[in-house]
Amino acid sequence: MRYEELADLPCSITRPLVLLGDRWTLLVLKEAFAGVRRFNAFRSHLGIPRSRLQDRLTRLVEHGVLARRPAEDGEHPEYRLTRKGHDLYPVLMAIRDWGDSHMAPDGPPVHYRHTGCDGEAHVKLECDACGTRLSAHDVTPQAGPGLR
Amino acid sequence: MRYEELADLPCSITRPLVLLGDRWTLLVLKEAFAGVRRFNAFRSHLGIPRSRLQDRLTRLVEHGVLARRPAEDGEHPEYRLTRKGHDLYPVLMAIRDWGDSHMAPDGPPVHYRHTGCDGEAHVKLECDACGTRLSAHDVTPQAGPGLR
DNA sequence: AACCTCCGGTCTCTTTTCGGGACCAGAGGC
DNA sequence: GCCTCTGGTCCCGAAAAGAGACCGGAGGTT
Repeated sequence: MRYEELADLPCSITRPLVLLGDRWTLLVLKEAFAGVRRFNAFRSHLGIPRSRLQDRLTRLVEHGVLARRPAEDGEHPEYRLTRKGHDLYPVLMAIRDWGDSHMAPDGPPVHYRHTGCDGEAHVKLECDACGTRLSAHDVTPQAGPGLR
Repeated sequence: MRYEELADLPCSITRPLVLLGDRWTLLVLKEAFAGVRRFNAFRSHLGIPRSRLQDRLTRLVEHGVLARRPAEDGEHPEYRLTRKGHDLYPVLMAIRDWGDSHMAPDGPPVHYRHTGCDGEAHVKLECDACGTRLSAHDVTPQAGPGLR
C-alpha cells in the first residue's frame, strides 16, 4: 500500500500518475481515442492479456474515465470515453509530439491534422494571461489552495 | 519480450510509452523538473526503492533523457535533464492540467505561474496553420513518412 | 592511523503484479 | 442440438517491484 498512498499527496502530477502510470493504461486510452470501444478490439490492437485489460478497463470505469454501456444496438458492452476521459487528449498529444521529435527518425508515422485544414495539431504551453509561449524555465511553482 | 516490441511499432504515442509508462519514470522526471539532481534526493522525495531508482535513472540516461555527470564541484554524480528530457515538460504539464481539473477537489495544490507575470501556464492543443484551439474531435489522423 | 559518517550503488530475498492459457456462460446461426 | 463468437473469470509460472542488508570510496575528527 506504499505506492498507492502517493495518490493522497497534494500534487496534480502525482495523483493522475497513480492511475495512469503503468504499462497499459495510456495505451488503452490511445485506442479509445482512435475509436475503439469493444473489449476484443482493445485486446487485438494492443496484444494485452485479457485479465490485464479487464483490470484496466474496470479501473478506468471506476475513475470515471471510461463508461461501460451495455451497448446500444447489439448485446456486447462498449467502453466509451467520458468527458473526463476526453480531457486526457492533450496528454496523449504531448507524448506524441515528443515521440515525433525524439523517437521518429524517419519522420512522424502519423500526422494529426486539423480536420479540413492543412495544419497539424500540436501541444503548446502558454501563459493564459499574456499568451506567451512558455518552457520549463519560464515557470515558477507557487502554493495553491489545494495544498493541505 | 512481448511488451518491449511495442517500441518497434510506427506510433509516436506507443514508442515513448514503452519508456515512460511505468510506476516511477514520470515521477522521477517530475522531480528532475523541480530541480532535483542527486540520487538520494530523488529517493527521499518519492519513497522509491533504491534498486528501482537505479534502474530508472540508468534507463533514462541510456535514452538520453537524463545525463549523468560526475558532478561539477563535489564528487557525487548529478542527473540532469538533457534537451530531450527538457522537451518532456509539456507532457507533465498536460497531466497536471488534467489533475487540477479532475483530481483536485480543493483546487490546485500548486500554481505554475509565468515567472514575473500573474498568468498560469496551461497546455493547449492548437492547429499550427490556423491557430485554432483543437479538441480530439477536430483532429484527423493521416499517414506520415514514418509509417513503414 | 583509526574511527565515524555520508553517499551512490549492488545484491538478495520476499511479495506483488503480469502474461498466457484454460475454462465458462450467454447469444446467435444453422 | 451443435458450433461459434464474445466478454469475462480463474489459475499458475514468470517477471518486476519492495525492502533491507551489504559494500566501497570520500571526508572529517581526534
